[in-house]
Amino acid sequence: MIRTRIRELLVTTPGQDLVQAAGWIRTRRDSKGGFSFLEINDGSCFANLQVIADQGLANYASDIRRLHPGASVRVQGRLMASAGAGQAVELHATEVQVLGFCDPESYPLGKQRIHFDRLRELAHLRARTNAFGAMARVRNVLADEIHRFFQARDFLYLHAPVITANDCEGAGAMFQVTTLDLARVPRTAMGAVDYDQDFFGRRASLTVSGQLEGETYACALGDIYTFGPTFRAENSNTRRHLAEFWMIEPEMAFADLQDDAALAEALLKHTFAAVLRRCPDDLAFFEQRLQPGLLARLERLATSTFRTITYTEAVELLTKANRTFEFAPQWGMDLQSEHERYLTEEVFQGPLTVINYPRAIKAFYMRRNDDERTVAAMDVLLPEVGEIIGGSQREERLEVLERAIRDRGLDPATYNWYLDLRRFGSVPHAGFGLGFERLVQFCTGLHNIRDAIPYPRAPRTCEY
RNA sequence: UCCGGCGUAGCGCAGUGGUAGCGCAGGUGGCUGUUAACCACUUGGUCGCAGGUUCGAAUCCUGCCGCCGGAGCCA
Repeated sequence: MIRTRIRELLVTTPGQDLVQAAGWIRTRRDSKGGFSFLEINDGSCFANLQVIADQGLANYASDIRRLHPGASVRVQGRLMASAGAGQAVELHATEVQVLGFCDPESYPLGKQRIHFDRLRELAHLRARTNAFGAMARVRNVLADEIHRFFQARDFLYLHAPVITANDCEGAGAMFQVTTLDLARVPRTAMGAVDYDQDFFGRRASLTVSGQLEGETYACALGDIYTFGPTFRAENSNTRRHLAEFWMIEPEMAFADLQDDAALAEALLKHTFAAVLRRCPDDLAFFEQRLQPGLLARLERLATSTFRTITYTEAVELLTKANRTFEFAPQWGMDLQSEHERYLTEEVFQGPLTVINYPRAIKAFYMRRNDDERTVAAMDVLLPEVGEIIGGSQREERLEVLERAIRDRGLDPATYNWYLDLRRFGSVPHAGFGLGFERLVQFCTGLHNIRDAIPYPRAPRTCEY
């Protein structure tokens, strides 16, 4: 007999047919009436299946009374309407097969509540908790819906390389990839590391962004998106940063900043609506245990219109704000976290798109605006989470782009292939990067981004 | 990396110089179509590590390690 997922059993009409469920024990309650209640969870949904295991079962005393949270079982029986409150149906077992016992003395997860901090030290077991089961299901739905969103709009899913030789992509520190023997690094005559002897014959790193590669395909196929792992070797120790995270980077040819912002808004609203529709039980858990108001906020945002202001307007709002900031807002300085939070959490109380940032504080590839002072950049800011999307219209004018590279002390020769896009049939194009874990964070209310990914990588954190 | 906080039983915590405690979990017994079950009894600790002050340190001092929060970097 094939096992049926609990998600399906819970909405099945009671009947005389034998069905089979399999999963892990969450709790066992014994009745002196001569039977036990087993609650089992198989990860297919948030809810558990209540199993009635009667003393008439051959292994009742020998096995069933020894079941503890974490033990794995396969149960055969008949679905009946439940006499108790809390569940519509329950499984009256005709056979309970114990697949693996779980010693309660040494098993770290019991019935008691465990803090997220502690669970990070149990990354291999935390998937068995309510919170991480819910996180994993929400994460899965969000990933699926991102693909659905883009595929429905005829965006091509592009697999950007994970290993790259672009060591100056504008973003932060990179993880080096090498097969050299670090105990005996080969040197050139000048004493430098001889990368000619390395695997790729040159210095290589893990990607910090698929954008440049994305642009090359957008400038051939029109609309593309990437969705893959991204690596930043920054020594960031915050609840919003990971050393390894997943990023979605759409790139559209024949598009400007307004098209870019519209796409970002549509994508976010699509994911909010989808997760509300597909993960009601998981979100209800997060609403109840982590963040009251989560559901109402997602529902509101799914149908709202995002506000857009320019960077200059943002600075004006901050300057006029009836409060003091640790860092006084000033045109030309990047917005501080406290500024972004004030704008999203107090002024607009919702998502906010800020466009047209000062040239000097943004990357070289962003398109220079006619005012010469700003570039066609945008950040989408969310309450609590902060910057979830960063994007821009790309500079398509060869001379302007070359000058921007030189202005930053970079060598245009390094970007030769990138500049080729502007030499040969250049077109206006735009795109952005969406931090996937920050989206998961926002949709779940999880406080720390390290709980929004199965195995977080961060400074000094790579045990599992 | 900087600033702040915290490391005491498997987990969550109290204990601010004088014999290490509580709740939960676990075990045993009782009770019950139960559902964070309940009641009684009970097992369990090198107080993060190293040094120092003191008759005496979980407690005070110094250093180190780890974790969390805030900041910076950004998605």
